[in-house]
Amino acid sequence: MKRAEQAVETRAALIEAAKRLFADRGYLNTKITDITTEAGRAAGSFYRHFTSKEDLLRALLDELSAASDAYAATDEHKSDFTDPDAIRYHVAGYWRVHREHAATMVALRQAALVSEDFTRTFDRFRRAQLEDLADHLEHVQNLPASPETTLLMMSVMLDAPAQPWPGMTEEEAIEATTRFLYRALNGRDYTP
Amino acid sequence: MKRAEQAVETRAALIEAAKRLFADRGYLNTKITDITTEAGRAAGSFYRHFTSKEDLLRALLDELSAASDAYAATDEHKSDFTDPDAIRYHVAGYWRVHREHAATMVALRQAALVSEDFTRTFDRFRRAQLEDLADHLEHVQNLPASPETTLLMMSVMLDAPAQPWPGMTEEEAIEATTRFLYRALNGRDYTP
DNA sequence: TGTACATCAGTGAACGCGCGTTCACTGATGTAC
DNA sequence: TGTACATCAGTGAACGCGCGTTCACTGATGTAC
Repeated sequence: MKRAEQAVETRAALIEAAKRLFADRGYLNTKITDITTEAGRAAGSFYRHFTSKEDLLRALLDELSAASDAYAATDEHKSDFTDPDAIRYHVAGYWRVHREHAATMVALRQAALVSEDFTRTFDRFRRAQLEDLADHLEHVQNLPASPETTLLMMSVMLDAPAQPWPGMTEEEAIEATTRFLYRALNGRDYTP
Repeated sequence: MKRAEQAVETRAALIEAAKRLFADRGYLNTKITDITTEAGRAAGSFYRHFTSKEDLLRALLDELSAASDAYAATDEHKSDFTDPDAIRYHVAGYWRVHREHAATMVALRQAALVSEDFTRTFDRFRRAQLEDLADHLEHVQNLPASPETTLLMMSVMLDAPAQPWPGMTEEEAIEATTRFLYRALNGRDYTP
């Protein structure tokens, strides 16, 4: 095997190992030697690819950004929240991200607790997500509060996939959240 | 000063110092020596009153439990969530707890991330809070989802005071949350 | 194509920092007589 | 009330564990001629 390939492979193995451990036991509970052991490499190997655990997390965030950008590029979606489908579309998107990037989400959330730097990164991600939503509220008459406040409350609900939803499929959770949000935003029900 | 008084005073000073630091920079970012320094005592002094930082957190949780029990004892409240006042009452209660016990809430939440033990404690607290609410949903026709699922979504909203609500008073936040929840739960609006 | 040397991914033992925890000590309060 | 000893809250330097990080080394790949 070529040297460059070897390096790429080890780097990938470390990232995959880290993701598994972050998702399983969390970022703060994962030691660097846990990652190298899980990846089947020696401890020192880590530092040829990353300067620290934070540096590795930054790599995960880059992955997340790239995936989000790729997704956003191909994305032409309903934007009128008086239509349940438009809400469902966004709710499903949040669930999708949480499922596909669970490890990164958990890690960023935890890193933000102990590092100023990641607090800012976390806020930046969050704001980016919300920007898209802000426009969508414009169509809605009779919001429960000011657009800014409504957006904040909506974002709280959209972060719900971060916690366990016992005894439900993802689809059911999405359906429930959609209906909950539709009613909160529009002040009336729809017949599902 | 009597010895016993002295000890009580130091213990209280350590607890108050810890609360200030937990609220300010979080539980995980606070070292034991930070607490003793903030309290104006020597490092060793800590261990005469607590066996560890976790032990101190347990003391804070006892305070919180005691306060909650005292509050619940004197408590005769509206329980019909088809009445906005009943919802507002509960929302306000959550805000009150988060305001008065911000340090403890933050600390428990962070401790739960790194300790199995506090994860269980956190879940216990959360379930205790939700039990009361479960009854209140019985009056509501036309819930957005099953009672269990609705309860879960409602609890997500009730934890919202844990995050910053920029540019609003607590009253405004309570009012907004109440209306948001009323609409989500009942599928219709009310005239404030 | 072959040889000699350079480079570099990976190794794992050792190092050292940060911080939790201990412990011999101090001096004030409590107790016995 | 006074004296002698015991107790105990508080002190802070020192200890040591855990873990991040380094570094001399290995052996395979790459390069020069």
